[in-house]
Amino acid sequence: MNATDTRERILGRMFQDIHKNGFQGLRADRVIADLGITKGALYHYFPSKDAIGLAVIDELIEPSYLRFFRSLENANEHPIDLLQQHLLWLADKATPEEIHLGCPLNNLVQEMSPINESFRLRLKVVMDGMINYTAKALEHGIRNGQIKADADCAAVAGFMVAGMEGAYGVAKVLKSVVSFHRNIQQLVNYLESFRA
Amino acid sequence: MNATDTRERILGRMFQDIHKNGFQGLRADRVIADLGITKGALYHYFPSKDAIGLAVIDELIEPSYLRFFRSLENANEHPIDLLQQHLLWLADKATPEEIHLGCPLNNLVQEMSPINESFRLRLKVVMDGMINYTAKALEHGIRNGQIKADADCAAVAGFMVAGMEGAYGVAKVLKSVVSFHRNIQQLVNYLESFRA
DNA sequence: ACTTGTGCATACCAACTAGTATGTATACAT
DNA sequence: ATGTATACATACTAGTTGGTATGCACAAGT
Repeated sequence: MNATDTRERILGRMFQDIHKNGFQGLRADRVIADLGITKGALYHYFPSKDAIGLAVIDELIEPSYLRFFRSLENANEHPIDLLQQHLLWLADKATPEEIHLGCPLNNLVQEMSPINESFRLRLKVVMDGMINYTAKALEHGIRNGQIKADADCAAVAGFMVAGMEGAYGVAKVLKSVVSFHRNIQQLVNYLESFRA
Repeated sequence: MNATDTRERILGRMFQDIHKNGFQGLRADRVIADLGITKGALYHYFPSKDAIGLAVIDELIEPSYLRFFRSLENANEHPIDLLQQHLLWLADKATPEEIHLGCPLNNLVQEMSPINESFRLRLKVVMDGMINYTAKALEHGIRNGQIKADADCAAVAGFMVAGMEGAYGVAKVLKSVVSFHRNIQQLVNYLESFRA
């Protein structure tokens, strides 16, 4: 068995368990039993439970969330087109199961921000990244005459991200994909109003 | 010592602890030590930990969140005025500590919805109430000619609530009252666009 | 061949945590 | 006065949980 494979298998299942039960609800015993491995393997790769959570953020959540937003920097298309496409893609791919479990980033933010500063700072990096890359893309759009010159890019970017997380959160408790679609559409409309 | 006093003291502290640590992070021992009481008192009033959480939702969270939205039914003022005033009031009263701890309703939604159906159903009642009372007020506003006739009231109401929760969530991880104020202001602007 | 480090498995533990069993002082009804 | 329900306090337990100590198979370097 390849070593990195085992580490990534552990991390993947931990992510799933955290996604459903939260970090405080994560039971390492449950996960290793599920994987058919033992504590020896687990603590060979991770020194503590906290380290598992932080690795999940750094190695799984951060890359998957920032991939799109980083790509905005080198894109040539209209930034509002790109953002709207991304939102509609999120809405399109969302299954009822995913909606019920919620946004992994948002879940960890709500649970861990007040009780663990290490978690908060890493989650903040992700959230800041989403907002700042979006704001930069919008400012670039202003210089290109694609976006209204008086748009407050930082405010619009922040609101888009907040709207996304809010859409996930409400849909989660309502168990309603329809609610998610509706709110994403409202966000798309909101963005449309800043087109030059 | 009055009996209802003790029960409400317990409930109040439990709410505080849940607000900070989440329901899974709630430690009954910690709370009763803090209150200077013992397990005898606690389990005299509540049969289980779950019952504590549900009582916090029913008796503390639900009334405080729905008070304003219920009041919309009998109000005569412009519904958009009332909603905007409420949003700005939330922004105005928010202290850095509250922002850091997040919205109690949103916190519980994110943590408990996927793992405890009793919690989810009660939280859904609150969220549904906020959305539906708002939608009704907007529809009433259409009939009064105060709101654009083509407004999708259910969608607007849902988005306003999602936007509120999103604003709380983002501000929580950023530890930023400024971010909260900004996003609330964006929501106020959003609502303004539906005025007739 | 022999050492050394890696990749685990097994067995165990200390601390915690929700929950219980029991006792008791006080108020209140009869 | 006396039974009874209320409002707790004390002491205890069973189960869980993160974490550790130890051992060992195997691959790799020398």
